[in-house]
Amino acid sequence: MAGRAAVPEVIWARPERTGRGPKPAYSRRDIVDAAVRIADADGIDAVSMRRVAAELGCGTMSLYNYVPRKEDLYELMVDAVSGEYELPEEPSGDWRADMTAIAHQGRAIMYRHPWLARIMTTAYGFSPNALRFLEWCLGCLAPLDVPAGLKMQLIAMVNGTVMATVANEQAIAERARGLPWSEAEEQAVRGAYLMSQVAGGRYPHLAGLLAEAPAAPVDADEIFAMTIARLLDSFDTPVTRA
Amino acid sequence: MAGRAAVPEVIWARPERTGRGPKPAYSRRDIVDAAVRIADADGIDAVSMRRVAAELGCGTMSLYNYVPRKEDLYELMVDAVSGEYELPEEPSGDWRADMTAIAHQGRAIMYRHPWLARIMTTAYGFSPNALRFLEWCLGCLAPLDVPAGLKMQLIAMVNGTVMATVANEQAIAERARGLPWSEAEEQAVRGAYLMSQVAGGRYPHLAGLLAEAPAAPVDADEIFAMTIARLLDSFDTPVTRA
DNA sequence: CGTAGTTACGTACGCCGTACGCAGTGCGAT
DNA sequence: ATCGCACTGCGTACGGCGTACGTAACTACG
Repeated sequence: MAGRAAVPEVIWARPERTGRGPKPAYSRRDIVDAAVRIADADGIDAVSMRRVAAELGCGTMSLYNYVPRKEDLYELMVDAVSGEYELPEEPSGDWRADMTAIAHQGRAIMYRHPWLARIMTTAYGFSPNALRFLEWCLGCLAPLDVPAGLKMQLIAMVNGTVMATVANEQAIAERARGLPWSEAEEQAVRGAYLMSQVAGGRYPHLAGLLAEAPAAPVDADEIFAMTIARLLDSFDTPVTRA
Repeated sequence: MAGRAAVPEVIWARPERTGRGPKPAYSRRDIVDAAVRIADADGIDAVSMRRVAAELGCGTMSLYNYVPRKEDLYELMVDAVSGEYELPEEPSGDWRADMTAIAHQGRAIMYRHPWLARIMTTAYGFSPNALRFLEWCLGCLAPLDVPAGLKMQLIAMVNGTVMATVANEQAIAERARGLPWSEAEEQAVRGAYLMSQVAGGRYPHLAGLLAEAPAAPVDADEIFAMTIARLLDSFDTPVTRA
């Protein structure tokens, strides 16, 4: 029988080898790296079992000896790039600075792998690198004297914000992939529709905003830094109203 | 020829009828409603052109007379449920209260349609109901004396936070759909792996947190309310550090 | 040394989105 | 009044997908 029975299990608990049988031609890591390479180059939708197998030069079904289901491949991919976080030996003692650095690193990783933000929500679990990351964050927050639950909220919020921000920025670019026309055309058409609607007069506030906006060109980096700063602020001070 | 040529265009700008030819048996709305019905019942992945057509009792390709591409169907679905926001005639004058209400409404909608949070990032544009929503938010924020760009940030952050929160809550449930085993088994297996890892002693902070956590059972509603309150706070006060 | 468990992988099934073509319909122009 | 054409409905088909299953080769363990 090929592979193993489809039983409830986590990919991380499944041993890669059991010792018996011929030496595997590849490692789980080889397959994940190939998948990441494809996703980086052609988007996450280009990652199919057939395509990954082709990239490695093996038969499609051979992959199922290493990865039980495609969804597990996604989880492995997320874990792999989560390993790109560079976490120092010890937290600095300034939790605000540490968390800010983490947020910026996370954003950088998501720019390096434009598919990450989109699949993180669905393919995220307690993978080894996720645990390593979580442990690090908790270490950074040790000096902060709040309930443990609140620390988890903080971490989740910072991560979620990074993800939402980047996902939003990348939405149009990712959507344009595989469309029968170019990203520029897509953006032009959408912009034109927006203008036509606003010109209709039914959206006075929005019109006012658009009239004012061009004066202040957006700096994505600065906005991001500010957003994270605000977020951390909100955990630094007591809530005014519940 | 069936349908129209695949040219760059926004679904919202495409007229539903042109007058010539036989009366259509359905409306665009009929199709979107069927799709929403299917997604509510069986998840977004169950929404296929064939399935929607079957739900309506027509041929698959007939749908392409109403919707040029499947991705447009997603956009129509997001717009349709965005219409569920109940926006009063006039803002109350208290922008904090108004935005809080909006956030809670958004969360309720995402619970009603558990597929929404997942596809919102990819299938969100300036749809009619999105414009209506945005205009309303800007109206609520009129009393707030900050640059227009910051108001947009605030709206984006509130929306993004609602989305990220709900998406995170629903991740396991949505992931379990279509798996060869049950959601409970999935959660049990993942929990067991987490425990085994933490028991290994490599994650002291995490272990400490898990030891403390059961004492304080989480109240999702309360946490959400607090998160939004914190977020709004952060826009109410100047940033301490940039 | 047999044999059980593994690896590699070809074939096949049932899905998917959608291009294309044809028949029938009814409005607009003549 | 009638002709033409834009439109509707929809069957067929193509190229993709994930993956169940079967077969053959191989190797570590009892």
